[in-house]
Amino acid sequence: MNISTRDVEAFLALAHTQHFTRAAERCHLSQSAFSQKIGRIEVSAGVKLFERSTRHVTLTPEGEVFAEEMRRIQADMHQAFAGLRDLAQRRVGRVAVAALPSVAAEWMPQVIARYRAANPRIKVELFDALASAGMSMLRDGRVDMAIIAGEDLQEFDCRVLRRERYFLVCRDDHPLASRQSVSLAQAAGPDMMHLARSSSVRQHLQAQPALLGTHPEGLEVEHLATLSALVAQGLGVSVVPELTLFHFRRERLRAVAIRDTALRRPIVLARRKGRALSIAAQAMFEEVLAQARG
Amino acid sequence: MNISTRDVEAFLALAHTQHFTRAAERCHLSQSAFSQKIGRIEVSAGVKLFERSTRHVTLTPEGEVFAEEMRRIQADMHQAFAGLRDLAQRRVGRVAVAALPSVAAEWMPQVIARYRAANPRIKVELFDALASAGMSMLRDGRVDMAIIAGEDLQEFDCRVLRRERYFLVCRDDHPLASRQSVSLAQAAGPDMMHLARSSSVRQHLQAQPALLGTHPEGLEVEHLATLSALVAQGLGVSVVPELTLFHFRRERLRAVAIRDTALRRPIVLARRKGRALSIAAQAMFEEVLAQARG
DNA sequence: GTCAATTACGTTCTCCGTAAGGATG
DNA sequence: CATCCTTACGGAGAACGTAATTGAC
Repeated sequence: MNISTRDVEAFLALAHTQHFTRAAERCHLSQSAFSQKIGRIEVSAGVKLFERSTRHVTLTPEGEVFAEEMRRIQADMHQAFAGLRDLAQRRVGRVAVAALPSVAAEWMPQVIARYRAANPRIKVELFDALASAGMSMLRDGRVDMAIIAGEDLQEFDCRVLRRERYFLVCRDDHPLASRQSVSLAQAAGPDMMHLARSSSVRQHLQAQPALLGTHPEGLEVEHLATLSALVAQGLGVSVVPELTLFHFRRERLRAVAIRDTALRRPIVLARRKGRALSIAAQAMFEEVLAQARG
Repeated sequence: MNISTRDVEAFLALAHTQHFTRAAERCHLSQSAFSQKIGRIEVSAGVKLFERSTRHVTLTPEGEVFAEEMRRIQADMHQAFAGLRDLAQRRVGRVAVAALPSVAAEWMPQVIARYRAANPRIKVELFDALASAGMSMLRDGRVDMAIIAGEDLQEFDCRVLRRERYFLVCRDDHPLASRQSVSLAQAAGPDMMHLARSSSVRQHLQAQPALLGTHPEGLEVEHLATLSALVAQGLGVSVVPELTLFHFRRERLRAVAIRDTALRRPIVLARRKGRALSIAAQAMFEEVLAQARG
């Protein structure tokens, strides 16, 4: 028992026209080939589907019920293929991205604007999530890709987008405020404030030799906006990655580059290993890479 | 764009096993032929459906949505063919018959008993309907066949089952009661009672020369049971076809054959012209013919 | 006698299998 | 280097077209 979409079309054409010759034309077949095709279909079905004299062609009762089913199946087939074409041509679809809050704020607006201009019908979902949450969403397939911090992620397919420098942020009356750059050792001091231990920035910094043993009990907050306000108040200084500097653009605050070349924070674009991106996601992937390059 | 049921099976096998070699075995194909088949399907679809290295095979996101649809379609296909087989083997189905009340009472019980013994799963519907109602049901397709009285029905495909004799029914004290047979002219008399004008029996009789002009205003009832009671009461006689005699099997009643050979009532089995019977109906058709012969 | 479906037969093309090639872990 | 998918190529069978045949009105 084998039957093709063209067989179904032939069957339905004959059911509709009730005329071999005209149905054959509609299928771009010789009338003889068409007749044979119908014969094969009937053998396949095991039942006579048409009652025919040389004058009249009619569906048998069994043919009628079969025709009903075939109409449904043909419609489903068309829909399946049309859906596939739409996906392929990015006429429909969905793409979900998780990005660090800083990336979500700094890069993604432009990325999404360009993407939507090129693919207006594709639904874009953006989640601003810290590295661990982003990785978990990626693992679960809730997002197609994640932009996170961290390097050695064997779990995923990763492309490094950038290795960010860190900056000392302080008030303009701080001794280091007008320097072009400072070393991490210079920046380290009793007034150093940190983000919460759970943040990837904190964990990255904590691993640095220059900061080991320095005031583990300083002020410790969760949000960069809070940190920014504390610094502005003169309660201390902090060290943050470049992408988060927009939080610190306020009066009397200064950002001074940390010059230690070893201290770089890798921003990576991660995707699931061994899983292909959807066509919609692939386009988004390229767009993110372009943003990182430009 | 052409795709066969075997293609669908191949695609789903690969989607399931994620392994060309094993999926090929499952489809009884060489692994090479299988690979080509998948390739053709992908060309047909216009999208890569599988992500494959030599080590791993995975559905692409587009392949996943396609697989969903194909699973549904495959199930529908199987159901369609299974349903067809069931119909062909008379494992399911329905047949509807309209029959004159006399036929419904005299023949159909046996016919249906035999039919159900042979085709226990097929639903049988029997309508006891006068000729005109039966014809109308047949025209509308509400029944597959109708057993009616009347001969020249060009509208339908007809087989004459029997040409019934008529009988004079009277009480045992009637002058003709003990005759072997009588002519219609002899039977015609002032005590003749008739069925309602709408009945086919009445119309048939009314056309007979021997009865023309005889007492058009006699007693006139609708049901044979009533007529039987009137005759038994000695209120008159009547002329009825053989198949209805069971109504007159009561004490003091006699039935005498009308000998006029021209006066015969054809009982015909009618089906719609140019329309095939369902397989279930065909079997019923044969059964009715057998009953009429036996 | 004409129109229409089926059958006959030669051709074409698709599909399959064997075998070689190439990539991955 | 072993596994496994892909490509190459030749053959078998299915599908198609032309033409003759059969059947219905």
